[in-house]
Amino acid sequence: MNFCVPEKPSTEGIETKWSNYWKDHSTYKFRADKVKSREEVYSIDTPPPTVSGSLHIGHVFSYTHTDTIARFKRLYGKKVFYPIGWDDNGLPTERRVQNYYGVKCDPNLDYDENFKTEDKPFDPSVSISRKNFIELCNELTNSDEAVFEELWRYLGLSVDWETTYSTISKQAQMISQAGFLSLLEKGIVYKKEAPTLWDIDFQTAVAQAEIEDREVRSAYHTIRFKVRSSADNSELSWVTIDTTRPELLPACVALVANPDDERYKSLFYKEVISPLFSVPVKVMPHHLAEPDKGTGIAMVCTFGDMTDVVWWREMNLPTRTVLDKFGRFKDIEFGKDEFESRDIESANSNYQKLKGLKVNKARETIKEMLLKSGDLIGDTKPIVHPVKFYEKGDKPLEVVTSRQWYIRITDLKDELVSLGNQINWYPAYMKSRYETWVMGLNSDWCISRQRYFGVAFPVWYKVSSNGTVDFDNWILPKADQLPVDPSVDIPSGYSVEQRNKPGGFTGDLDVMDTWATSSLTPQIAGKWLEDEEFFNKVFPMDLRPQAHDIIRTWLFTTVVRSHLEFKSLPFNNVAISGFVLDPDRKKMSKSKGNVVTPMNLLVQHGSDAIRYWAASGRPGVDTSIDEGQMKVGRRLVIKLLNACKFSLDRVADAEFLSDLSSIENIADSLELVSNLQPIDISELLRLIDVVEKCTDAFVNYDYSKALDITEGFFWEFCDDYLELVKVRSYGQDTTSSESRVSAQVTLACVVDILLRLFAPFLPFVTEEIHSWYGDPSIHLMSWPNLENLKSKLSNFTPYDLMNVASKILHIVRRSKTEMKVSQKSVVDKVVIEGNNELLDHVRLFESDLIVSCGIQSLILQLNESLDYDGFSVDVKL
RNA sequence: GGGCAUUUAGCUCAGUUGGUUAGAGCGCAGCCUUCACACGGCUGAGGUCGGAGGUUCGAGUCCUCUAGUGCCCA
Repeated sequence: MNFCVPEKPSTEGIETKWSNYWKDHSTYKFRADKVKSREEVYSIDTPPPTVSGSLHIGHVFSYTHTDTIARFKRLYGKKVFYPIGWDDNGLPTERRVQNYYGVKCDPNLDYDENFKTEDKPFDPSVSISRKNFIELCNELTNSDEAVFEELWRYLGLSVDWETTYSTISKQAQMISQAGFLSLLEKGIVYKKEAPTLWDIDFQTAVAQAEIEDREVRSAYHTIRFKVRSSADNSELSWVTIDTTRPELLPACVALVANPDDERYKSLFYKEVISPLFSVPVKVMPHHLAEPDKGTGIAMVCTFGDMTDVVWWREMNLPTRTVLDKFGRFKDIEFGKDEFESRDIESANSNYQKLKGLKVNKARETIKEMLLKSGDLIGDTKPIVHPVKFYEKGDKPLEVVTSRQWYIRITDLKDELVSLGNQINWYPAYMKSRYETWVMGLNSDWCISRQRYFGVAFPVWYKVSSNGTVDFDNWILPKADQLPVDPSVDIPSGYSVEQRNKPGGFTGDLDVMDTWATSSLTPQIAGKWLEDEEFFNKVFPMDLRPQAHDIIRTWLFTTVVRSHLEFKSLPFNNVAISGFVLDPDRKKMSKSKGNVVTPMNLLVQHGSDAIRYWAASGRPGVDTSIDEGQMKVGRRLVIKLLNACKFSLDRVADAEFLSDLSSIENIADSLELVSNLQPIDISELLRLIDVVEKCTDAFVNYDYSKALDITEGFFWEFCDDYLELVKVRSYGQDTTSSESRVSAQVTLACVVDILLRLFAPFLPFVTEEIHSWYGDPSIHLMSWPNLENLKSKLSNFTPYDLMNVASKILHIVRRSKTEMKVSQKSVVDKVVIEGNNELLDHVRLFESDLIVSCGIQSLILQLNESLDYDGFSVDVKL
């Protein structure tokens, strides 16, 4: 064995040095050809980061958690499949491209092959074709991905860089489309024209998972409807309703009150007449009407919100749509179709004032009209109420009727809950997030989006001879044709000329919800449909690591897709990371401007130090950025460097090394182990205990505990054991060679094992130190298993000698501190008074004690009246 | 409104199945320099565990109520 311990060890440049080494040697490559059975593999369904989003410290935090587990499993003997992907598909990328280049997508334009972007974004923005737009999306995501990869390598993630995937790649498109067709064939996917929540800015449908409630200031407007007495038409009375959306009055199709509400029972099934438009609508009973909300009677419009949709559907009400998908009032005419009116002329003249207006403007206009007509009663009453928004949007969602693709999930709730129970959740309480979400599902999963940069639906429709598109009559590609772009590709049996022509075909222009692709990450990373043998080696995945914010989206949809496709869980274990909060424990967000980018922190403190901070954050717990903790990590790294240098320097000339291929084998050498000094055995027994606890913690995904245990041991090792055996390990004249060898064996063992315990957390410094005496890579060695050593040592010293030694050292140090002298100064006399057993134990390491503390005269004084732990130490300088 | 989590030293957090004087790091204070480590070492002072009640021989640890905080869902 060759030792090459540097004179002045340093962390300078170790990130670059070792990440390049790992890259050049494919250290973390998953070698599927060497895998014989699924059991050997540990596969990780890594979250593909959204590359269009900025890199922030939260990424570093949660990816580090996963990496510690991956590295542990690798050392523990698993063949780790740790791929990484990029989520480059979808709206976030479109927005970034729009802003970055100053362009807009106009699907009506033709492709311009000479189109060039400029250094600065175009201002005003330039309209380009769908194909040009998608090219820019691909271009920008490629450069974004390079930035991500650089950061991840610098951080020391042990992912296999040779198996990256992206959610917009041809392969991901193929799998998304195949998955879609498979569900279509099973009848689980369906297309339906239905009222859907719609973002008027983004011009797209959104799914339940993308919706959030926001508190919005609004006001109740009290509007009166005319009631006709059934007995006598001449007698008029009024019923007043409260609404926050008076502008939807022309879309009113009913009034509704709770069936138990005495105030309105007499009105049920009677007709009332709306103001301004004189539309006759019925008063209906329904349990969803809340008696204590406003006047207790509400107007049902098509559509003000999703409750309106429920009422409309359950009570089979007419449809009077007034808003178009841009959120403007459409051109409609009272007296035609479903737009009944008792006063067609004034209804139309009133509606003329609304036509073309957007919601807010129309609200003001109709308020004025109602005031004028006397139908608005009293003042408006300001309220604050929750309104549904697209999570990325700025305007309230409208309900617009459109044709969308859905995956049937609402009738799967019970199955999905039971699947959740079959997953091991770390921490366990995170399961309730999933359950709450599943039980709260109220609509099927809308997977179509009216956007551009995404996976197309592999569907064409027949165009009938009169030119109308027959949306129920679709044409599908064959499996080997995938992926297809129906806006460019032509279904078999048709020719180019038949596109959009009577008797021909038309392509589905929608793209899939990003989650419809991201929900297939185990299939994409696992090469489903591409390499079945490979797929069977890695699927179902062993681990899904992710943060808690996407349990309802990514985790949920992945479970759904795997269940529907394979009747299998997609993964067996879920490890949830918390969020990173700013130093004031506030959530980081772009709007607050408190987002921290990681690269400068990595450079400043070193990657190992940042990883130390990240790994200190317990599973699932939100953790604030703490530079203090990073500095502690840095200190640990340097301490490790120095303590290992010292220990290895002491060991370097040991003769026993020449008989060993590596330090790793020391623990298995009976000869070396059987000649150990008691105090050394004691230290090794402590180490064995640490290894067991640490392994246990890791097996239970508690990386932060594993780190804590290892770190605690290490500091004690430095403070007490190292100090105690320092002199003996130098091998001066007074020390016997056996006792020196004993110290050397122990030091070598501790260093080597400690490095492997730290390796998942501090991959750079451990690799650096290991390289002084062994071949890289420490990350491909095996996790310490000290069963043999334990059984060999079990007969020697059952006592925790190190504990006694530490206590004595501590007292002596304190005395020196109190006397304000250097720890290196000599003491005249130390008297240890204790019972017989204790004194016997002290004798086992008294020579170490004497030299390490500089004691001139050590006196052991017997006092049988004391407990073992009740010994006293008297120090005289 | 429902759910989940959380409340332990100035700060950030550990405290396993309830068991003797409640732990760590940071910060703070004091002391020590060069033979592993000043990108350091040593030592010390700080809490009675949000509040109230209960179970128990015994509770930070279990139960009930209550207050604060954070998140998720409506």
